[in-house]
This record gives sequence, C-alpha cells and structure tokens, in this order.
Amino acid sequence: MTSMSTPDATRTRLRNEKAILEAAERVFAQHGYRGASVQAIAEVAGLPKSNVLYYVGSKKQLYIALLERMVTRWNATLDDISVEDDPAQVLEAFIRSKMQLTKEHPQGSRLFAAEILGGAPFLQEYLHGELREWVRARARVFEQWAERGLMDPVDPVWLIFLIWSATQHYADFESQVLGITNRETLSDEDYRRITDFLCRVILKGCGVRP
Amino acid sequence: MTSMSTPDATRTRLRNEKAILEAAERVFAQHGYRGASVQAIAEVAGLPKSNVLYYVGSKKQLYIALLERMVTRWNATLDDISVEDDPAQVLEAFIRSKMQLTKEHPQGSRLFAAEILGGAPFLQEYLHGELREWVRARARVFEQWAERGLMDPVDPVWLIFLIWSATQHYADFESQVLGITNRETLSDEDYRRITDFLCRVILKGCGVRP
DNA sequence: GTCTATACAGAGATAGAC
DNA sequence: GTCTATCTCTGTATAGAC
Repeated sequence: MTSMSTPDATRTRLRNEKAILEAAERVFAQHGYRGASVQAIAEVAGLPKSNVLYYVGSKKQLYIALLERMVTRWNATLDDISVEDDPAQVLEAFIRSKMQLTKEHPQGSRLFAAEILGGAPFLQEYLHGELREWVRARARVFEQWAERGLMDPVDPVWLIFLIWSATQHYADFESQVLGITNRETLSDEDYRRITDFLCRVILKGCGVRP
Repeated sequence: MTSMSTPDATRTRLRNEKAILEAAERVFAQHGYRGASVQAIAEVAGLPKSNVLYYVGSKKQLYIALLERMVTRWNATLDDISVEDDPAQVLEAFIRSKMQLTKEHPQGSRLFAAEILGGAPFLQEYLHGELREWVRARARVFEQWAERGLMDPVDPVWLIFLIWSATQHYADFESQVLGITNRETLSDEDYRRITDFLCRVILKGCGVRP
C-alpha cells in the first residue's frame, strides 16, 4: 500500500484479502497443505489465481498466516487459572470455550487438525514451546486440586487431551457426525446439548461433581 | 497371475503388494488423498512409480482398498452386545478395543481421519449405512440400560463419539501429544495408563462405576 | 492494481523395450 | 513381469500487457 492508495483501493484490498483467507482456510482444511491448490483457493475466493498469489506472496506464506491466525484465536480464549479457583467452574469454562472455538471456527479447527495429522511440520516449535508451557501450567493446578481432594487424582495431561479431543471432534469429524446422526448441519441446540453432555460426563468422571 | 507363474513370482508379488499398501497408508495418512503422490508412495515402498501403478491399477483404487482394509479391521474388533450384558464390562471393552486399534494401526487411523476431515467423499455410503446402523444398535442398548438405572441417562450417541474421539486422538494428534509430553514415542506403558485413565473417567462419568 | 500468457517442475497414467 | 520413456494435464510462480 503506497501513500497514493485511495480509500477505495484499500477497501478492495481488504475485501479480497478477507475472501482469500476464508477460501484458503476451507481448501487447506479439506485437502491439507499439499493437496490444496492455489487454483482451487482462487476459485473459491472468486479471483484469478495470479491475483491470489499477488496478495499473499506464496502458498506457503498463506498457509502459515492461517495457522498463526488459528493460534491467535486459541490464545484469545484462554484465561489464567489458579489453585484458588473452583475446579468445577474452571473445567466447565474450559470445555465451553474450547467448544465455542470449534463451533465458531470449524474450518480453522480442521486446518489445524490437518497440520497435526501430517506430522505438524510447521508447528513443531509451537507444540514444544508455547503450548507445552500452557499445558504444564494447567496440569500443575489440576494436581494441586487433586492433592487438596477437590478432584480425583487423575493425570492432568490426559485430562486436557480428553477435553481437546472430545470438543475438536465436532469440527474434524463433522462429516461422520452428520452422516451417523442423519443431520444436514449441527444446530445451536445440538451444540448446547453436546456441550452440556461433555461437561456433565467429564466433570463427574474426574470427581469434581457428583 | 497366469497359470505359468512360479511360486517365486507369486512371493515377489505378495511382498511388493504388502510394501505398497504399507507405504501408501503412510503417505495418504500424512498428506491426504490429493496431497499424496504415487511417486512418494513408490519411494517409500522402494519401487519404481510405474511398478506401483502396475500393481494397484490407479491411485484411486489404491486409496479405496486402504479405506476398505481399515473398515474391515474396525469390524473385526466388534462384538454384539445386549441389554443383558454388564454396562461396565461392555463400555470398558469398547474403550479398550478402540484404543487397541488406534495403537496397532496408527497410520490407518490417520488415513481414516484424513478422509473424514476432507468431507468423507469416499465414505458417505458407509457413514450413512453400515456405521449408522452399528451406532443405532448400541445406542438402543445404552438407552435401555439407562431406563433400568444401570447408568446415567446420557445421550448414547454423544457417548459413542466421546469414546471414539478420546481414543482416536492418540493416533491423529500423535505429533501434538508427543510434542507436549516431550516424548519420542508412546510406549506400551503410556498406552496402558491412558486407557486406564479413559476407562476410569468415562465409566464414572456416565454413572456405571462409582 | 489487475489479469493474460507463459515458464518449468511434477502429477497420473500408459506404451513398449527388455 | 518389470522398468524406461513419454504423453498430457495440472501444479506454483512470474513477467509483462493493460
């Protein structure tokens, strides 16, 4: 963007960039990094292929930008927790916010899943660094709750994975869920029920609620 | 295979076919259907590309054969259940056998996941037919158990999805699990602990065990 | 800023030498 | 049965017309 750019040109740019990001998220989610073609992304975005490359530089840069956006969304949903908090409240909020993310950004969730499924070539650093620390911090608090008898002494890391997998499932395996339950889409009401179900079973399962 | 084929030629064929299936499962699991190239599969299998195509016909046929193999494995682990069975025993066996499948065939699990993630283009029929019936039958039994007060009145379909997702996770998100827990691989002991954890939390969570 | 044309590497698949 | 050579199509990316 130069100093000569008109507001109109800027608006066009923003609109196109948004269309590209949305289209790319869908196509990468569906076919993975290698399986996605710039051509397919351009078609979904309603732009010529070279226009897409003009905006984003390269397929790789586009992909990385999308992964980073997803990590940002994920970070935005997190609160810090402490031993003084109520386990039931924290776990329930944790399940609900994760489920909310799944519901609001299914394509992003699937994109993330495809990246992990393929061995996480672009996310190694994140998994070994930032995310590991996040898990360790929570795990420590869960352990202290268990020591105080506020919940069962279960391995906190497996518990976090349980919550992640159970919620993530409704984005990543959506086709399976829809096929088996004979639905076209999952409604808000469905999401509410599933979330309630998960809160109930998981909280009871680790002894923070009767 | 003609009537003139020697035992030796047959043995070669079997060995090559096995190598191809194994290689293809890995590559398809990692990159999805579109992202996988016959070239890459051939390299992993240690054969020339055209040799691979000579054996399997086409990329598509190869892919479908692998999906079917996975469905067969899945069917092989299933027992029929009835209302007269013990809920705790059945649910635990269910979790354990699913986890066993994940552990023994991680590549197949990931291949399956990639297919579902991409909208299950080759599995629509299976999801809407065979698998749906399988789920409906189990769900009915779970409901009857709940009516008899043998377990909490939770939605049986969400419960099945919970078990699937929680177990499947350790194949599909293996890189994430390894990254966060700072491991190179998951040992037998890890799998044992995770399975015990899941049995404990899920069974308690739906009220079949205290 | 935008699109057409094109370069060049790699895809899936096949024909034909061995 | 096996592999080399090749066909055709599509991939990413860029140069240059508008």
